[in-house]
Amino acid sequence: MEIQLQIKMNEKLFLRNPEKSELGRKIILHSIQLIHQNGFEDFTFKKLAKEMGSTEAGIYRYFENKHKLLIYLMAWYWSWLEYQVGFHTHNMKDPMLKLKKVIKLLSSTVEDDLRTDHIDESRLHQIIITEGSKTYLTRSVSEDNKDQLFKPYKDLCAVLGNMILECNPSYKYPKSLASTIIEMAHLQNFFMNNLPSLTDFGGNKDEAEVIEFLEDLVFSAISFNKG
Amino acid sequence: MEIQLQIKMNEKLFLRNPEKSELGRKIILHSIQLIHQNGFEDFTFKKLAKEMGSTEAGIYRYFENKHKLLIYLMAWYWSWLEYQVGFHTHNMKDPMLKLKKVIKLLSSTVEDDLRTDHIDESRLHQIIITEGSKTYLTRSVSEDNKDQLFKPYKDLCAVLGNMILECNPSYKYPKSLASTIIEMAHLQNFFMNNLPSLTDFGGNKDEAEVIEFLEDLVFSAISFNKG
DNA sequence: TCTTAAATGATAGTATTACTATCATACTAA
DNA sequence: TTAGTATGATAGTAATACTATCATTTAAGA
Repeated sequence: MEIQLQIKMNEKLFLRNPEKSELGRKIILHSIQLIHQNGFEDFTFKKLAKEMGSTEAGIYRYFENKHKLLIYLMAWYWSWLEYQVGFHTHNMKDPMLKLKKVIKLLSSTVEDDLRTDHIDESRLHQIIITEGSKTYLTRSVSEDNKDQLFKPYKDLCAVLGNMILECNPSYKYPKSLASTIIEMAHLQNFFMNNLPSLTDFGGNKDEAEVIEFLEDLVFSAISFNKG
Repeated sequence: MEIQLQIKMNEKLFLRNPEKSELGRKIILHSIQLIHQNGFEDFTFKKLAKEMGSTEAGIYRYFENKHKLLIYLMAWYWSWLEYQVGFHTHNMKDPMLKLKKVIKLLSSTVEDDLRTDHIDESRLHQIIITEGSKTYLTRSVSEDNKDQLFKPYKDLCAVLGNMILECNPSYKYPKSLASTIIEMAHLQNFFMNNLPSLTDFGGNKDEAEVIEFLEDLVFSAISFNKG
């Protein structure tokens, strides 16, 4: 039995749906490879075209520009992760355990999901760590936000926020704590590997320690026994 | 009495020290204005030259490229803020109060420091919120880090980390908590103003609430009464 | 004060980036 | 069968990110 996983994406993310054609899927496949390899700054549609054996013009028929492509990857990743979260916390009763699960999913090295041919989730995860915040730290945030381009990210944040409220309905900052967890899961990982003195994990560079830090942070914050 | 404030900057941040000449100071002054106005992506040395009434070549004699200039601004800002922290926590005994002071300094709208002619700290603060993380989220982090370009940021983080340890010497993640506070002071502010559903402050858009959130987060984490 | 080096201004030039446009061809859905 | 749609191939443009050269102005030291 071979199962394929398809994620429905917001139409405003692209000019032509890349999932719907061979060329489109190749664009996604190779852009993940290239951005992972040399970073988003170095990435151009010309290089991508060369790598794919296609032409620049062909890529512009799918994506307005490389920024939109990055937002597409970001949106795809967070949609996929929300699906993972739903799957792995399904049937869990204890909201604390659910929260722990999410923290783990956010902080752990991702394995390639074989149900998605053209997307290497492991590399995509690395890309999101380094480039993710560049999608919204721009002059066009508000406009992009109006087009709902960040919806998957915001949805996951809402899911997390609700879990936090399940744990402690009187906690005052569920959404901010949720976005803090999501951002820090990535940023502490980045710091650990690149600016280790900004973390306490420079020695072992073990993502398990990031998870412990985040769990400690979250459960302290929402604990009833605060004094 | 007129007091001028000078911050000694790492030599690797520039080709020629911009503090030492009229042209150099104009570069800093106008680059802050331009980046604040249209964002870092839109900012070019050509536009800067035009704005200043100088030439592109002239600017390249001071800074290798616009990325280095951004790192310079970032380094300057964190050096200045560490100075502010030292000044405002001087003679404070209670480490909890010191921590609160730092959180407030990090999260509050900054006023222009009149002792620095060519730098508008208020605008610079806004720039750091939106563009700051772009200085290190690059392929050249490690290299730039070897050149000590992020030292002021790391120094402030260390100061904060030590305050955390003063409050609770057995807390396990002082550095990671410190970098979390610094990053979140800015990011929650950015979210509040641009992607409010990622925060709990979308209604009032009041930075005082960001401060409350961070204080609650920090003092929960380092509290002895955890259960 | 003279001399010399350093800083600036003015101008030009190159490779790359970020697109847009056009036209031919291949493919595919009614 | 044909009429649209997707792709390929090629060309072209404006802007970006530099580098180089040379004349002139300014500043610093003997």
